[in-house]
Amino acid sequence: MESNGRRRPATVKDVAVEAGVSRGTVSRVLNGQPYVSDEAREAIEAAIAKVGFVPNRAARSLVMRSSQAVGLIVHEPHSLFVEDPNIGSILLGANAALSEADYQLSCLIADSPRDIERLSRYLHGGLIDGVIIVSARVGDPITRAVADLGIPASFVGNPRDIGDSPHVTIDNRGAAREITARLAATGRARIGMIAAALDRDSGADRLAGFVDALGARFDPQLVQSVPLYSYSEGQAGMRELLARCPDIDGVFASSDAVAAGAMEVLKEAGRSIPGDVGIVGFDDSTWALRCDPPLSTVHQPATELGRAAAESVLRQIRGQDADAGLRVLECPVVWRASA
Amino acid sequence: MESNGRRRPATVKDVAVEAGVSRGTVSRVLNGQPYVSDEAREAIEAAIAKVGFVPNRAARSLVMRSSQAVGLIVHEPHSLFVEDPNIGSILLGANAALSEADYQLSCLIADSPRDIERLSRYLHGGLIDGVIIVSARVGDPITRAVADLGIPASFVGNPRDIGDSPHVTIDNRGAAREITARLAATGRARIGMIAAALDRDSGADRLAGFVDALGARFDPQLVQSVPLYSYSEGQAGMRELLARCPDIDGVFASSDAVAAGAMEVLKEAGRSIPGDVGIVGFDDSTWALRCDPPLSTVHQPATELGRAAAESVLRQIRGQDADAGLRVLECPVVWRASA
DNA sequence: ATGAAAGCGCTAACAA
DNA sequence: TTGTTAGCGCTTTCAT
Repeated sequence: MESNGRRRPATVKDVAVEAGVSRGTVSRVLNGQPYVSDEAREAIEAAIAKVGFVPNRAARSLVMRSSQAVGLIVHEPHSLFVEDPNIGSILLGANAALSEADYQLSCLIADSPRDIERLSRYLHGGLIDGVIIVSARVGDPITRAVADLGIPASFVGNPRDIGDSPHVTIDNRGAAREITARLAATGRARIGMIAAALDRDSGADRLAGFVDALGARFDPQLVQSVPLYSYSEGQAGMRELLARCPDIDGVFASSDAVAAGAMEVLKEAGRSIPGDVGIVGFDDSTWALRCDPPLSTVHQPATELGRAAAESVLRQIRGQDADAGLRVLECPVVWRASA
Repeated sequence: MESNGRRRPATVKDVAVEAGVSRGTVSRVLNGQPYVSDEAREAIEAAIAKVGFVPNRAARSLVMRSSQAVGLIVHEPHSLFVEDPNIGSILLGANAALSEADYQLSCLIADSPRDIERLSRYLHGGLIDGVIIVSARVGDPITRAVADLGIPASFVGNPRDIGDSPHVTIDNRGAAREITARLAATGRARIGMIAAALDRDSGADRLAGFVDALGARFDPQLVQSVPLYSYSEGQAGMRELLARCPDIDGVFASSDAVAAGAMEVLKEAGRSIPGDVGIVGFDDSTWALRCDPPLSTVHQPATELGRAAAESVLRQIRGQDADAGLRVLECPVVWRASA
C-alpha cells in the first residue's frame, strides 16, 4: 500500500510503533539478520506495508559507509557521445551485472571542466561505492580524481597512465594486425589507413597493429590521421588519402563509422568496392551491416566489456581485489564483402 | 592538497580543530552563509585544503533533505537504447542545464522489471531530488512509481496517462501533418506511411498527423505499422508496402532510421528517389544526412528538450511550480533532396 | 530474541 | 560573529 500525497515519509520509528517493537528489531528485519522471532517479523512486515515505509538511503549510507550504487563516468567529446556505437552497449552490460547484485548504476556525464570538478566532489561524497570509467584519455583529469579518491574503480580501455589499475579491454593492436594481414592477403599492394583518435589508447594501438602487419611494406604516406571516430572524419581522411595516393587499393579505417564515411568518398570517386579498393573497419557496430557492401570488421564485445568492468568493481567493493582486475576480451574478425 | 592513501576521510570536526573554530562556523563557510569573519574564513579555507576535506553528501542529504542531484530515467527496449539518436542529445542538454545550477545528473537505466523495482526504492531514498523521464509509454510502471513518490518530475514526451504532469514535448501531430502536406504538394498521388511505435505518443501522433493531412485521400492500405523506430523495421515495413501497393509514390517514415531502411529497400526494388518515390523522415538525426539522397525530415530539438525538462524539474525543486511546467518546442521541417 | 542508547557527518536554532 | 546543542534516519553494540 503506497502512501500518496505529501505526507512525511515513514521512518523505522513509525514502523516500530506500528508493530509494537523497537527500532533495533525493525532494522534487523530490514537487513535480514537472524535472531528475530517469526511473530515479530510478521508484525514488522505488516507494519512496513501499512505505513508505506521505504528506507532512507542517505541515512543508511551515512552509517554503513556504502550506498549500493556504482557510477559509470562517460567522458566523451560532445559530438561523439551522441553517436558512439559502443557506449550504449557498455552501459547495458554494466547495468545488467550490477542489477544482478542489487546495485544501482548511475551514469555520470563529464562534458566540461565544471562537470569534472563537481563529479569529483560527488564521488567523494559517500553516495557511490565504486566507479567504471569509459573512454578516458591519457592525462585525463578524471583518472587523477579517481586515483586520489582511492575508491574502487575499473576502466574500460587502457590509457597508458593508469598503470596497473584494474581495467578491461580488448587487444586493439593484435586485432588491427590480424585484419590488416587479412586485407593484405586479398592481394592488395597499396594499403592505407585512416587512423582516428591517436590520443586514445585504442586509436594508437590500432595504428601500431597496422604498422606491425605491413612490416617493411609500410609507407607513412598511406596513413592519414584524423581526430575522431566519426563518419565525417572518415570522409575527410579518405579524400586526403585519395589525393595523395591515387593508386591506393586497400583501406583500414579505425572504426566502422570512419569506414562508412570513407566508402562514401570512394564511391563518389568512382572506385568500386571491393573491386578497386578493399576496405575494413573496426567495432562491428550497426554501421557495418548498413554499408554497401557490408563491411568486414573487428567485433568489439561492448556489452561484455561493460559487464566485466562492473564485475571488477563489485569484486573490489567486496574486498576481493587480490583476484586479477585485468581482463582482455576476445574480438574476432568478421569477414564480410567489403574486402 | 589531496590526501592519498586509505586514511579515514576528514570531517568538519577535523577542519574545525585544525582551524581552531567550532563546527558550526565551518558549516557556515561551507554553505556560504554570512556572519563569518574574514579571519575565520581564511583559517577554515586553509584547514580544508590542509586536511583534504570533502563534504560527506550522505550526511548532508540526510539533514537537508536534498542531494543536489537529479535523475534521468531511460526506459527503452534494449536494442533501441543503443541506437536512438535522440537520447544522447537529451542527456547532454539536461546535463548542461543542471550543471549550470550545480546539480549532478545521474542517468538511470530501466531495462527489466527488477530494475524498475530497485529504481523506485532508489528514488525514494533521498539521494535524488527530482527526476526526468525519457520515453515512457502509456501504462509505464515508471510513471506510476514516480507519481506515487510525489517527487519533482518532468517527462520528455507526452504519454496520455501522465495527465497534466509537467512535460516538454514537440507537436508530433502538427509536424507530421506539415511534412505530409509538403510531400503531397510535390505531386505525389499514392502516399504511404511506415508508422512505427504506435504504443508511444510520438508514434501515434505522427500517424494522426498523417491522416489529418491526407483527409479524404487517406487509404488505410497505404499504412504499414511496425513496432520500433529502427532501420530494420523500416526495411520490413517498406517491403510490405511495396508488395501491397506497388503504385506507391510517396512515403512518410516515422523516423529517419525507418526512412533509411525504407530507402534501402526502394533502391533494391529499382525505384529511384525522389524520381519514382519521394520519401521523408522524422528526427533530423545523423541518419538524415547520411542517406543518399539526403533526407527531408522534421528537426527534433533533442538537446533543448533535455534542457527544458531539466529546467522544469529545477523549478519544481525550488517550489516555483506555479509557473507552467509544460512546454511545446518548435520542430521545423527541413527540406532536402529525398522528396 | 529484543530494547536502550550511542553515533555516522552534517546543519540549524539558539545562546552568548 | 561565534560556540553549543539537538537532531536528520539508520545501524549496531551492549545489556537483558
